[in-house]
Amino acid sequence: MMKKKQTKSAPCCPPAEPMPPVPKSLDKANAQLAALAKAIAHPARVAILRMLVRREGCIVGDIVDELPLAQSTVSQHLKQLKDAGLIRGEVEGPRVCYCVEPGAVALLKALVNGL
Amino acid sequence: MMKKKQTKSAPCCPPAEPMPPVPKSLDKANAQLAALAKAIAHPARVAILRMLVRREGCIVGDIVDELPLAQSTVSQHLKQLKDAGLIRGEVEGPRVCYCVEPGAVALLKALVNGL
DNA sequence: CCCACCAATCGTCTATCGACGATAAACGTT
DNA sequence: AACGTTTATCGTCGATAGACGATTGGTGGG
Repeated sequence: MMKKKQTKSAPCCPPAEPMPPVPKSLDKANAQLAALAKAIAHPARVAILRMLVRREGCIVGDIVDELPLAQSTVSQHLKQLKDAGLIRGEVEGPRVCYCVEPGAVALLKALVNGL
Repeated sequence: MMKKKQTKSAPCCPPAEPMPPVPKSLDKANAQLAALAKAIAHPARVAILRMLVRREGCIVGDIVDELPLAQSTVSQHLKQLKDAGLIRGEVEGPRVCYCVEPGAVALLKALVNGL
């Protein structure tokens, strides 16, 4: 019989996209930056992103109990980050493994540094 | 009698704060980054910020007719940027002169690059 | 002194965010 | 097949964002 939590940090996160193209059009770049900024425009999402960057191995519900938020709320934040392309989720058995999309983070940095 | 617009780019923006301290606490840093990100989480605000960075001289209502938005809407966006500390407004006669707060932008870059 | 101009504020409206509990969906295990 | 575990989704609620028109507030010019 299992205990409680199975904090198994599986070795997921396989491909890792190279790096989304930096938009040539100014308007496109502005929209891109705005979208990425909105994705990290909440402390919890910043915390999640940082958490995923630190542990290159992915995590799942570990995130939930590192944050003072309900599971459903964390799931929504994860969805926003995923929709923005900053992270990627992968079903790993019963759990889901999230990991950073390094290219997207690089794009964010490039866009911010290009201000 | 004057023509229409007086696109006078006056030499405002005097002191320029050095650079706000990068928060030591993780939570503080997350909150800081989230707040700054929220400030640029809209294409119009990114456009405004970029516009102000390019022309180190400040501008005012020039911003309004570079954007497809009503004057009041632009004013609100400016307020958000100002509240976030990213820009500074200074009454220059009848017009108001906005300019970038370089330290805040530097802080934003530092926080993003520190992800 | 009044007027024109520029910017900020107010009031309103709709849409989205953020949070939660409850429920559903997927999977491994027994 | 039924169960428990894990995550996503739904429904709700209050709060906030985003947009606009209209109004107010300053300031310089007549």
